[in-house]
Order: sequence, then structure tokens, then C-alpha cells
Amino acid sequence: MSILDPLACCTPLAHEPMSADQAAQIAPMLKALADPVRLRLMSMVMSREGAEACACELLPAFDLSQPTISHHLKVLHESGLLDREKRGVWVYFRARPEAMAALGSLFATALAPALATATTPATAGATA
Amino acid sequence: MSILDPLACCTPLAHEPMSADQAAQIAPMLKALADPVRLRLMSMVMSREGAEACACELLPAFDLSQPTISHHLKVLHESGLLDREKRGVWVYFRARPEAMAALGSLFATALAPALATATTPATAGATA
DNA sequence: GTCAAGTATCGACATGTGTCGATATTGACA
DNA sequence: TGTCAATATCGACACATGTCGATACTTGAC
Repeated sequence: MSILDPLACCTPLAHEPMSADQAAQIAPMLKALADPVRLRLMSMVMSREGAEACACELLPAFDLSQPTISHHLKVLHESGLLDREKRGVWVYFRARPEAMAALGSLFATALAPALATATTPATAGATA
Repeated sequence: MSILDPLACCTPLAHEPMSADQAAQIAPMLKALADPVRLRLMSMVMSREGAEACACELLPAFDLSQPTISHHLKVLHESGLLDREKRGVWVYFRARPEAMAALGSLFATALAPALATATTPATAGATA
């Protein structure tokens, strides 16, 4: 599916110097993630059963006001990291695989040398 | 070697809800990277022959003042993303593999499901 | 239609951030 | 020693950001 497309599209960090345009496109996603609260929100959503979470489930985990959590979720959504779906009164969030893949591919090439260094545990799960 | 350690140490985003402490530890690294100029600086350093670059080589690539580039390089260094080595008058930077691996592992587990979803083109080089 | 609960928006505030010019520091070299 | 080039630091500025309380907006239930 199209889910895989972004894996090819984006910015291998160590491959060649990133263009200003590329950087301007990726930086906002990283910026959205570069906050402890939003990192935890993403993590909570992604690690939940079905990989989705209701805002009402996320709020109690923080010592922050409802508007603040709402704001953070909006930032994550508008940066393309979270999908947003309203069901009745509740709003459910899911991580966007394309976004996660795009960010992952940023470090994929950076990761490769590190993995190659470790010839011991054959790339944990990559090989069947 | 120890290069691989951080791969095990850090915060798989989708595995379990990230603790506040974990988030507070990772967020600054992401924040350091979440700037278009710093993204390009990292990319330029990493994609250079020998994976290192002199500040004097980086400066001309930007339309920014020398103090500004110096500031960005300092941010990258202090966040643990770049190693800094002075050679005579020049300062050379290298990406810290541990840091890159730590960030890569953040999305590694996030990447896995996306790859699994694409059963069609056998996970591009993962399977033998 | 009214009410209550979940969520979003608004305005305000303190703090953080990117940028600059001016200047200090460092190290090579004549 | 003095000078020059590479880099770092400083002070200042405009702007962005995280947070809050107050309030408006949905939507289901009675």
C-alpha cells in the first residue's frame, strides 16, 4: 500500500547533505515530537491495544490541564504524526505509519553502520 | 562493541508507554535535531567522507552568521549528537553513533509494523 | 429542550529560541 | 612579539512555545 511510500521518500540522514527544503519539511515533525509530554503521548497511543487511544484516557496520565493536553494533541495531529477520529463525544488518536516510517528512515542509514558493527546478534528480527 | 548498547537501552516508542523520565531524557536530543539548520548540519557532517566535517566547511553552506552556526553546533554537541575535536585552529565534528542509534531505535519498533503491512515487496532487503 | 461531559478555542503570561553585531579567545606563523 | 584567521562568548532583540483559567463548542442522554 501507500503506507510504504514514505519509506522511500525521505531524507536518509547520512546519505547526502540534506537540502534546505528537505530539512524544512522534516524539522516540524521532529519539533512536534521534541517535547517530553508529546513524546509520552505518542508512546501511549502507539503502545495501546489497537494502537489507538482516546484523549480522555491520555489526560489523567499527566499533571497538566485539559487545554494543555488538547493543545499537544493538536500539535501532533497538525504535524502529521497522529490521526484524529471523533466518535461521539470522544476523540481517538492513532499514529500515522507514514510519519513514523519517514522519521525512522531518517536514522535507518545512520543505524546501519552501528548494526553492521555488531555481527553477533543477526540484526534482531530482520532475518527470518 | 559498546556502540550497540544504546540500541537496547532506549525507549522503543511503540513498545510500552514511555516514562516521564525517559521522555525527559530523549526529548532534548530530538529538540536539538528539530531545527532545519541543525538537521542540515548533522546531515552534512554524516554524509561527508570520514563522517566528519570542519566548522569552516559547514559555515559557507548557510546564509547565516558565524556566531549562529557556532551556536547550532554547540547545541548539537551539548545534546550529545556531535563529537567535537579541536585540531589546531579548526574544530571538527562527528556524529555520535550511540546517539544516532538511540534515536533510530525510537522508531525501529514503529517501523516494524509498517514494514509488516507491506507484504508485497518483501520488506525491501530485510529478508534474504 | 436541557443538561452534563468531553473537547476545543481564546487571551495572557513567563520562558525558551534563533539570530545578529560586537568582541573575546585561541593557535599558527612570520 | 605581533598579526591574522578560526572559533567562541556576550548582550540584545524579535519571535515561538508551554502553560493556565475562562469559556465556547459538540454530542449523547434524559
